[in-house]
Amino acid sequence: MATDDQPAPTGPGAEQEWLAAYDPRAYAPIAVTVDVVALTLRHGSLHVLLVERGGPPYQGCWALPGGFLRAGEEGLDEAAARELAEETGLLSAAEAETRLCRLHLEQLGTYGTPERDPRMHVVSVAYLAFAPDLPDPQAGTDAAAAAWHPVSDLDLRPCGRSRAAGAPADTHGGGVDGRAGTSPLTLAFDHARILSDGLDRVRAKLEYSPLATAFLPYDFTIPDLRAVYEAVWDEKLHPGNFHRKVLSVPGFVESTGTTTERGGARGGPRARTYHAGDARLLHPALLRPTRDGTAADTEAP
Amino acid sequence: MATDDQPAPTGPGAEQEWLAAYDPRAYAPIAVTVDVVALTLRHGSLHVLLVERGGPPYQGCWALPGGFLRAGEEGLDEAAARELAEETGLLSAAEAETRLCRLHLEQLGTYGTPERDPRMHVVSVAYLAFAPDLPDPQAGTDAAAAAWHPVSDLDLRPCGRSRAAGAPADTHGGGVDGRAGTSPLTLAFDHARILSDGLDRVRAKLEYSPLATAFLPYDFTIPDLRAVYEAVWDEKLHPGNFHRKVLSVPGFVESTGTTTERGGARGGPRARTYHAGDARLLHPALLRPTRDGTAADTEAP
DNA sequence: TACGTTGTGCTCAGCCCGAGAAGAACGGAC
DNA sequence: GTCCGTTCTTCTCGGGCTGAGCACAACGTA
Repeated sequence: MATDDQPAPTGPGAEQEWLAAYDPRAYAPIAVTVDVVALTLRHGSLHVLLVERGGPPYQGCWALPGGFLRAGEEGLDEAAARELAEETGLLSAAEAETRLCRLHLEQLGTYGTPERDPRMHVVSVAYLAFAPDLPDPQAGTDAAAAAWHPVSDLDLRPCGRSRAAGAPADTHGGGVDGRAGTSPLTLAFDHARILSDGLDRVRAKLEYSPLATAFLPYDFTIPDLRAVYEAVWDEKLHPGNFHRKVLSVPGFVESTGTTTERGGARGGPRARTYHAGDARLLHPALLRPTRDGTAADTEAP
Repeated sequence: MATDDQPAPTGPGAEQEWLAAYDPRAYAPIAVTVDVVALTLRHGSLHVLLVERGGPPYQGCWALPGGFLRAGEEGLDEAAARELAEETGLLSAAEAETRLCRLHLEQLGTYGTPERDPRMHVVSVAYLAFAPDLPDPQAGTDAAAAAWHPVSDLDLRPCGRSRAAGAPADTHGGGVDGRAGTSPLTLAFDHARILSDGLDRVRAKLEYSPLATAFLPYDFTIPDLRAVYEAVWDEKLHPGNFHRKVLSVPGFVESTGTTTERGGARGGPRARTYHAGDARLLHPALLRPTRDGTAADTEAP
């Protein structure tokens, strides 16, 4: 029990627990970190923020941004927001452009297998962030080498953990992305698993929450919104049906009364603009199509 | 970065982080615990497993079962299963009756506000468990006073955290339960919040997952299954429509070919028996009715 | 000016859902 | 044994939502 301290030790392990409650330094060599799966949309495809590791283990590999929880000073949510701001250099930009306030941040899950870090037992609380297209991470901050990577360039398979600092394996073909030749990047530690869980989460979340708007600037068009769904789900959607559905769900979007200044890049009329409504849940949900046949393995926390 | 160790400290806080990676005892007085929201169905209503606290703070209050993560020895999932087995005394029963293997255990969320435990910074990883009707917790194990409580008897409101060891507040009326006079129990720490999150989760989860079967024994009837939904959602369902829906979702239930020995307690024909199918997701989902009008505040991770 | 592209709205058929009812099987009271 | 209320199971019907296709107008580009 998180906090069960009997007056006196009564069972096996009780004494250790009792001590630990008052002097954990004598008992629990566990580190708590916060990692962030920050997603954004660039050029119509999903990107994730990664930082390059400067030292072993997994030297040269890319990893999710994150850092230690400052004991006694902050909660998990605050730590995640802080890490994200530090790594992306968004702190100053946010103040100027009020962009961070539009950023969606939610807890994804916690990973605590003893062997996930070869040095010690590290418990990582993972967060998931959705952001509109952000500027490239700025140098000069904590993040020496942070960059947005297309998720299709990454190797998200279970990831053999025996590899430590060697060159990334390059046996298998690339991802969905068309650029052949570039072998998929391998992520450090169990970060491929965390990212994979995050992708499952965002794919499921778009169905019943209006959070697709978190990937867009304040004003957007229905085709913009459709592009988010198509990128995240990796499926083409029917423009007419999507339009009808979005407008029929109460509180999803609100009309601004204006349209875009110009038509689409390849022609077409101007589109009406909207901003996010006040709904926190989509009713009825916007279900993704054609999930039949394939094995059902989507997540759904 | 869960594990970003630059070769040398380069930024503010980097030195501390670097040290912490190799000797956390000098830096991070954080304890990691695992708490479990274990739910079951008794007499047609939802019950949660609680243990009574024997010492301050919150002495005499009830709390979720849980305990410290054993550093280097176990992962989070293993710790949650171990705690549950210890507290409920189910370990031996499970070996004899293979009941634990039917228990569903999933991660719920992690709570790490610095002030959630007055003694020190405790990060708690909460788990959610669904079980068929289990025997009462056995004494003689770690759990001095563990018992199943109807969730309707508990006070799940935000919970003022200033109260430490005093008598539970009794100003407000009871829950849905009919037994008037019993003031709602207050839970220790932020456990009311955790339980509330767990209830939101299970209510949402029944919609798109077949996990309602985890509350039932191996063989069950459609009315049994309906009783689970009605207890968790606290709503009456249309028997005919529910029957049709359950049988129409592929992989939800599988017929055993037999029926119950007797009819219902108050008459009625024998019901056919089923066991859980192999689906892990319900397609299409079994949506709960009449969520219109009220503010949408259900959770949906 | 011509043409391809695209936003927006419409129609139509099919599926699913809520509501109601009917028939049959059963337990309990008399 | 008989009657009555209960409940499991199946069926029907009407409305709403969805997928698919199409139409029209507005727009950029050749």
